[in-house]
Amino acid sequence: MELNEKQIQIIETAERLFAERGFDGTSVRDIADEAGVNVAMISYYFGSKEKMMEALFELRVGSVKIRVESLIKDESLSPLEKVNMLIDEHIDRVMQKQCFHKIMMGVVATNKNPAILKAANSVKIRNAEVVTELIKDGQKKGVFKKKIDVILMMNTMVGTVSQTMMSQAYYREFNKQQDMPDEEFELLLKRRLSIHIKTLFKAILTNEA
Amino acid sequence: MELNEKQIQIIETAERLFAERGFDGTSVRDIADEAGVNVAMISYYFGSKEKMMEALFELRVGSVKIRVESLIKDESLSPLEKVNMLIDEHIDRVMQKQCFHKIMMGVVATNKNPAILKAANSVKIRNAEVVTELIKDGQKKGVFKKKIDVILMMNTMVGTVSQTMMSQAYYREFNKQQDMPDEEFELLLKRRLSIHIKTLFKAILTNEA
DNA sequence: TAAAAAATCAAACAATTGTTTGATTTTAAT
DNA sequence: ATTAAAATCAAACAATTGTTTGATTTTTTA
Repeated sequence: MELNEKQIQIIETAERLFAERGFDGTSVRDIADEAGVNVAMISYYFGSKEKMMEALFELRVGSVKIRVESLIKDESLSPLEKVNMLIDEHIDRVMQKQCFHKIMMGVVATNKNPAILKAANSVKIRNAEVVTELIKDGQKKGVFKKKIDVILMMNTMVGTVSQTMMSQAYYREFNKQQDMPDEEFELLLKRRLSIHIKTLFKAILTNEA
Repeated sequence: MELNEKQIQIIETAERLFAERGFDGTSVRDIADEAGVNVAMISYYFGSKEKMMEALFELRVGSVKIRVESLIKDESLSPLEKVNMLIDEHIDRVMQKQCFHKIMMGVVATNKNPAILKAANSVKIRNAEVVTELIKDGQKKGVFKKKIDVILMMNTMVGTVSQTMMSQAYYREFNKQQDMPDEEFELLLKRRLSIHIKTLFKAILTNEA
């Protein structure tokens, strides 16, 4: 589905409101008002509210896979370097599209729309496959441990980032960084998250201390 | 607020449905039907759907704090043992009340009801305080590292457990354990989660490998 | 057992929901 | 400039929402 400017404008407004209030907590009139369009435009462009959500997922999920795939093939990088790049890639992706990831979190538990569930799962499954291959390679080269639970490891990455994104206001308060400019704080947070998760993964993956 | 049997029956039905479909995705008629009571009973007992949600949070959050507090005071345990017990405590709590924790995840992002937000935050804040004290004690005794980001560490625990609970069907499939009985699988999952997180925490907290 | 309180019910309430209609305006193509 | 297509709109649609009503039944109290 190819989207024109107005459609993207509607979708992005919906994305923000869904993240704030949830799918069922946001009416099509809320979306139309904030996007500055008539209510009928949503059905006119997307067919229904539900299908607009599908279009949102198509738009956001579609652009993910490519970078991961190409990263894996790079022969000049060690397995640990690749893992570390995947971590930074994930942190950047989540922090850059926070609204969408909030929606993702809420949707996976409650949603029964097969198109949306499929889109939400596709990234996770592909990532697990890619990382599994990566781990095997590292094990073959003797730099990674033998027994590694890939899913739990991924859950730690995804869960830590999600949890941190969701409660970043609290993190800021706890560390007394409320006077810090937003952009600077976000950079700080990303850097700390990156170091934190890389430390964890190193402990899981490698034999050395 | 003291609850009679019927009220608890309604709340527990609502809890399950909220976890499956979200708060706004569940109508009071859905709840009344599945609980086998008249729609009017919800307003009659709780005043409103919103206040029923508050009652649910009061019921679930109220029972948490006590065990954590008493654990900390136990002088016979080392700091690391205490941390490990907090991990198991958290895993048990989440796995035992999965529906409620699903709701928690969805609600923190979207909800604007101050009573519910307060309830949801109180556990997190108290835990962070308790753990911070615990870490300081371990540092004083020389068994923990100097620089530790308590919030990120907690986010890893909470995030990993949440993420794993949410996607346990996928974990089961990936590890080809679908023929295993439900209870046995849950035990296995809890044990693996426990070992996993304890390994992570040890790497963050202690100086040794 | 009689009176009071609590619980239960079908029905009605107004408000809001997602969607459609049909007319009107704007834009694009010829 | 004329025509066709796309976009926009206010209004209406039926369905569902949370809540209240007022009557009736059940339970508890005295």
